[in-house]
Amino acid sequence: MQHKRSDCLQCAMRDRSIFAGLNTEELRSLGMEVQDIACHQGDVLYRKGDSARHAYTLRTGAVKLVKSLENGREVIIRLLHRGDLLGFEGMQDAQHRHAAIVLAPSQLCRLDLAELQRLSERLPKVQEAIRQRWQQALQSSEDHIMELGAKRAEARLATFLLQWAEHYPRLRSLPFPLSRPDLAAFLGLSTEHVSRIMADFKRHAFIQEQRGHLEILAPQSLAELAGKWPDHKPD
Amino acid sequence: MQHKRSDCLQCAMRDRSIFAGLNTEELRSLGMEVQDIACHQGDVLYRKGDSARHAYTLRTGAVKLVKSLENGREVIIRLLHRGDLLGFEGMQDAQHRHAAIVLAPSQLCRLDLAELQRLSERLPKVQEAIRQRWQQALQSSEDHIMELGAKRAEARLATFLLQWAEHYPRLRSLPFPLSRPDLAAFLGLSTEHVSRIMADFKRHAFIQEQRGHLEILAPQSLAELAGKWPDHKPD
DNA sequence: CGACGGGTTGAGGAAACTCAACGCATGTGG
DNA sequence: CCACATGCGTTGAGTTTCCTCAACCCGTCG
Repeated sequence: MQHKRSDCLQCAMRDRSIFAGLNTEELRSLGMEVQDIACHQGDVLYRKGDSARHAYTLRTGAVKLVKSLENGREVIIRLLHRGDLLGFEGMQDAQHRHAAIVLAPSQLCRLDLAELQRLSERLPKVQEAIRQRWQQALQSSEDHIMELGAKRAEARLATFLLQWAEHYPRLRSLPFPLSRPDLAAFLGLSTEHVSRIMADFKRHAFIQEQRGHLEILAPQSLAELAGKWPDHKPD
Repeated sequence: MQHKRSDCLQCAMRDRSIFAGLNTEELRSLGMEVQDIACHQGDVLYRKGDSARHAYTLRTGAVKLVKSLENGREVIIRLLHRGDLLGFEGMQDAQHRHAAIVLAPSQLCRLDLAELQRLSERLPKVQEAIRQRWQQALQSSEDHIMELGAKRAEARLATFLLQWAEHYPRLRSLPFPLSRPDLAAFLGLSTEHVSRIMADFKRHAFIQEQRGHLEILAPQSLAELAGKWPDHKPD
């Protein structure tokens, strides 16, 4: 995990960050220290229970948020993509609620939570931006609850693959750094069951996999399995 | 559904509301129009897709947030208790994401979303309070994901009953307005399966039920089933 | 080389679902 | 008042879905 000072003014993500609402002048005057962090698969950004000092913005790559049950079973609560935030629960709780583990080579911005706290009290725009991100996270969590509560394994997996693909538009071959245990921990299934279904999808030529990359050959077939028909009009 | 003007200054919930940080002077100067609403079982506060005009604070009673899948299956995304907020997704989305249905006789405060929007831009304390509520909601959703993803039906139900009880401390006989279909829709199970397990709990004298009220006779037994107590091996 | 972790496959069993029937309240119209 | 429908809860039988346990393959790493 390497890190250096970062220059927010020139960041490619600037217009999608929590500082998006600020103009150059304001941004320069923040005096906010932002670290630029590069890390790779398996790196642990923080563990559950760690005292929360930093928050992060994921610029590229993928991160999983993991929680484990008393019985030892691990669950992936959320998967993070380009543009997502993590660690912001530290603004309220003293400790992190889950572990954050890097899935693929990633670049992140690391912010000091105490500084951010002070900043957000002064700047309603920042506060507002953070609130919107919380809302997005809640939305995605609620969607996940629907999946787990109402769909069977095949449909969950199909939905998931299609959603994963949405994060890489205009890419034929998608980065897919998730292991079978990861998929299982996210979808609430056993690794064997996930493996069987993935093998099934391949046999039906719905998908194709190779070395951490995934290609979706028959999106509409997956969509049928997922229980939603392609682009029917939204009411 | 009756409603009248409400006087926030004298509200019993004032110190737990999103206006908690404001002093009497500030609160009086808001000019915020707040409706006091009373409603009973089955009332629909709003439906999924309704354009979002109002947000609510639940003062007493219980409300369910429901989403339904294309296949017709309904899922209860969240259950709301005394002090919880609802409808605030309207601050970001133009339409409500789920339906809000009253489970038990309830009293709510209804706020105009546009007014609230303007207010929160002016008052960081309000913005901050709302952000904290989003965070709480996210936390509870993540806990729910854990339940659905990692626990068996018996354990889910046991955990749920114990959590429900926590919302009514120092009450022996708890208000319990949930039907079997409700429980099933919240826990991701079939109504029959829920019914069987509840009957089991009664046979083991873990719980007792009568006309919308529930008594938990053996919390520690339920806690063991819930998996909360370190690895007792089941016989 | 052997150990190891990830993926696959099979067999058997447990968990949960579906379908169906029935009891019991409540409500409605004749 | 009865006859009847309706909705919830319960229970049973049979089936599907999913899990567990185990074996095996394969690439990587020491």
